[in-house]
Amino acid sequence: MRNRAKTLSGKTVERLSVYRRILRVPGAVAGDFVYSHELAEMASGTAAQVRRDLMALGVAGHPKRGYCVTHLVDAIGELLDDPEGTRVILVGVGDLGRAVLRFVKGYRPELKIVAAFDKDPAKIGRMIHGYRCRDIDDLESFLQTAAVRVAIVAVPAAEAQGVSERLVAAGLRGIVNFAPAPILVPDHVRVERVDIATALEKVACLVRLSAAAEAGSALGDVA
Amino acid sequence: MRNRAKTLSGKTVERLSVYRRILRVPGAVAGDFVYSHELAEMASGTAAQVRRDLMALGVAGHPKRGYCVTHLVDAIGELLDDPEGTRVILVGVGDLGRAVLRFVKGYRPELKIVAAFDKDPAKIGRMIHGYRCRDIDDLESFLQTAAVRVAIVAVPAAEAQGVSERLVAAGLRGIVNFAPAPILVPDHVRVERVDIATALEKVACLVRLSAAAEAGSALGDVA
DNA sequence: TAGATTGTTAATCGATTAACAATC
DNA sequence: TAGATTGTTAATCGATTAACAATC
Repeated sequence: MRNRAKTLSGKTVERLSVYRRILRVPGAVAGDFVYSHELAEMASGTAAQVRRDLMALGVAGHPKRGYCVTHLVDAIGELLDDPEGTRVILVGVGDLGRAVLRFVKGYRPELKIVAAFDKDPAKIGRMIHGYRCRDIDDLESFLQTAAVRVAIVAVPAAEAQGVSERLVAAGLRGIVNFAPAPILVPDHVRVERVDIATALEKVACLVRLSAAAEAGSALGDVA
Repeated sequence: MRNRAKTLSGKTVERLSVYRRILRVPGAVAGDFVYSHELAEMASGTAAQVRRDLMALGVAGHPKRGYCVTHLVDAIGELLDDPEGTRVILVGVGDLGRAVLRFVKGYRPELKIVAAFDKDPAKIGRMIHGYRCRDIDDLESFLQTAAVRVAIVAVPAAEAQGVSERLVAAGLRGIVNFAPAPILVPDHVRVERVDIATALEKVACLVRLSAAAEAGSALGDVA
């Protein structure tokens, strides 16, 4: 059981998260079972990859019938979800932070945002999307008593590094970084970047390059 | 020049976007030049990778001096930015959509959001963050006359696929998908997922697994 | 020069895909 | 059975890292 952690790459964890979300959609699957190739199609992957991921997860399928959906969803939940609920804090209650609050409430209610911090005096003390905004100066004292290992950082780029250092110093082990700037943390801290700026630039760039390539190869097409 | 497109992987494009953002921060680099190992440290990469990326970009450095920062920033801009400005539309003006609007205005003003659409009658016609919200029913007619190739999808999960199909049918070539659901599109359409739910689950899961591994190794094999 | 860095090729690593015996 | 699918190993692919001659 424990050695599962060794064989589970970050990419597999990501895909398992996606599989679960797909399988939870009512009516996504016709019967109670799903074939690897069906799940693959819905997740834009390959059947072999799905089978490998599920093997790493430790779930067995049935030749001819496929994988039991409820069993699968439960197994992924056992891996991804903390049985005691995942407690996280949010730092930065700007538009992005508020969107994250709303998003979590709507899509991931099992994720408990136990506190939200900002440095703007106009926000401190106010209720935002059902959460009371706290003073960022109280971050350390709050973390001394609260059992939290993961933080969401949604502050401006210039403040991301400083905030992260405070979080690391306070003992946090995971950061989801929405700020459009990379942060440097010790090896034992997990950082996941959600990089909106890069995603936008990447798509725009690749679309432009492929359009240019087409124009080039078709030569006379648009000239 | 044109064959650059072939050697540029998506990952390289992503990193180049990050490099530029780092280099644009005032005072990030001491002088006018930067060494590959310096840039690597700031981007949490390796010097060899930086040199490889810049080689793919087609920028030459100088032994002993390193790479000229302004030259580098310009070269990355030539690759990433459309000289005529990148025109995109936004579909879905909920919290997430609004956060994206605000984000783009603050961090990527060169990205032109030419229209924002929603299906909520309460939003249609209103100004949101400086953009007038249009009726989603007018999507096709708008796209017939507007030169847009990229869309940002920030609608609820259940609507992402339907909206994407309309965008593809209207001729769009790139989609940045913020909805917590995978979308299926033809091969010629570029999709970049920004998956907040998965990022949160991944970090929480990996932190939990590594904490369990530590506890396990500290106490002996099985806890 | 001596020392440090670039540009680039070769080696390594990890992740994906293909293949196929086992299974129902 | 015949046919389709799983579980798993081997082959492939791509991306990262190491190494080092060329350069200043």
